[in-house]
Amino acid sequence: MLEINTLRTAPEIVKEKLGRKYFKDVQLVDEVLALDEKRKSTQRELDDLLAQQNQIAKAIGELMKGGKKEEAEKEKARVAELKERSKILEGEFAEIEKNQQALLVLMPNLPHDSVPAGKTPEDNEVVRMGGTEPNLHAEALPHWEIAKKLDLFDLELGVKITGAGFPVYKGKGAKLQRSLISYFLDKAIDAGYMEVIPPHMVNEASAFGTGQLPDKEGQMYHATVDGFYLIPTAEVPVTNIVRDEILETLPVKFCAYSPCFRREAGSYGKDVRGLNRVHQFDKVEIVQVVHPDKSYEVLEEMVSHVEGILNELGLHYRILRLCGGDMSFGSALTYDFEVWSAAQKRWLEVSSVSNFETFQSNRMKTRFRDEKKMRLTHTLNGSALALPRIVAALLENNQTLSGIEIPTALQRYTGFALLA
RNA sequence: GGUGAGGUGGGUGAGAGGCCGAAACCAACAGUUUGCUAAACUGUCGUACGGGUCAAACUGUACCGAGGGUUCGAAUCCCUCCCUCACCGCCA
Repeated sequence: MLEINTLRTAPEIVKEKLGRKYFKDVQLVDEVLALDEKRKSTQRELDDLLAQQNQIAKAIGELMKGGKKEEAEKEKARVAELKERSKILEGEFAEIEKNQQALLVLMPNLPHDSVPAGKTPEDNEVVRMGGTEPNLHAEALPHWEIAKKLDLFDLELGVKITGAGFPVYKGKGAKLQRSLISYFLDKAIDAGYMEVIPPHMVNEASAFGTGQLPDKEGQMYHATVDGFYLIPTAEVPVTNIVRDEILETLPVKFCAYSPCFRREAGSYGKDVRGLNRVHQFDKVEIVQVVHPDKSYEVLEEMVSHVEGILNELGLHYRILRLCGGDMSFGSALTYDFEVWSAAQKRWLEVSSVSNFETFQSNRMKTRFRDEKKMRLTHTLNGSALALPRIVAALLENNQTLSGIEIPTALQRYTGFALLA
């Protein structure tokens, strides 16, 4: 959620930046500001009435003590009048505040100045590439066929148990999964993140805090009886650790493994073959809550962290700086990581690292004391990393005639060097 | 799920219609003392939204789990809900 103060001080800049994110309802800025004025004037009037009432109430106390009953009764009548008006104003004030909040919540975060112009993924800027494109032998297979041959995971079995998009990992496929999780977590812990195991369902307040509600309601599975949402990413429960907190020390660094649940309504075709897009997947997430002056430095640090892992895994990857139109609702700057899927001959997104600046903090009321002044923190998060497409790329890129070669860094976790 | 007890500032915890934004203690912070550390002493020590100001000072309102209600006046009384703890039941 944008800070009202930003709109107040620079409404035209806000509008211009909202435009860069292809946000249509730019006039909301003026509507919010109009409500803001109305809110303030209403509060002034209301506070004044309440102050009078408080004063009279005190006076009545004194009169009663002095035994002056009649005068007290007179004062009571005065209060009754004031109260009638203040009740009305109170209602108005609450209504205005609610409306203002409702509009503010509709506005996406403003893009950072370095965000490239553009609307579609084609406009994303390739920051750099790494690794080398593998040369596959003639009989190279896409990962879903490799998986079938080696019995690593089974999507049809998942259909029986749950439905499409819920893979069942088996044998060495399961072991590989667990190994990647441990490996990613250990990398994060080495980088100073504290591991947490969060709840895999969150309440409405948490889903709102990180920006999933109300914007992405349809993306999440909803356990309606209890009002909980299955987490689409560990970002949600983990970032909400600092909701409603005034932090004494910054930065706060958390990492977490969790399964992620996404409804992915409307996806189809080659996008959803194999592990390309599933409803439940595993991911290790890194989250930082930092001083506002440090957040872009930290963003680069997080990008390097992810990049380091991809290098160790020997994957061919590229880093994209997302354009205004392709960025998520709450992000000010996002880097996406894509790995080359050699058999499918396409790039697969495996990580997204974003700086939300105060967008989430403002919703969560996460603050710290900067020279005695309260300030909102900046929050960042990134996948480090999401498993399914990493697995897809590893299987495809590392296939040889004798089997799938496991990257050296992973072997101490898997206990095997070749999947065959 | 049942019964009982509770939810008060960073923590412990008092307050039981007006003197309460709330005692006291601890923690934290600043200072004094000290060769250093410790101790002792002094002071500061909630948040939000307004007003005010260059900025402060200062000032209004609200907030004692959440939402309603009673009352001139509610942390305090009443109702509903949520949560925590204890015991019982069920159970990995």
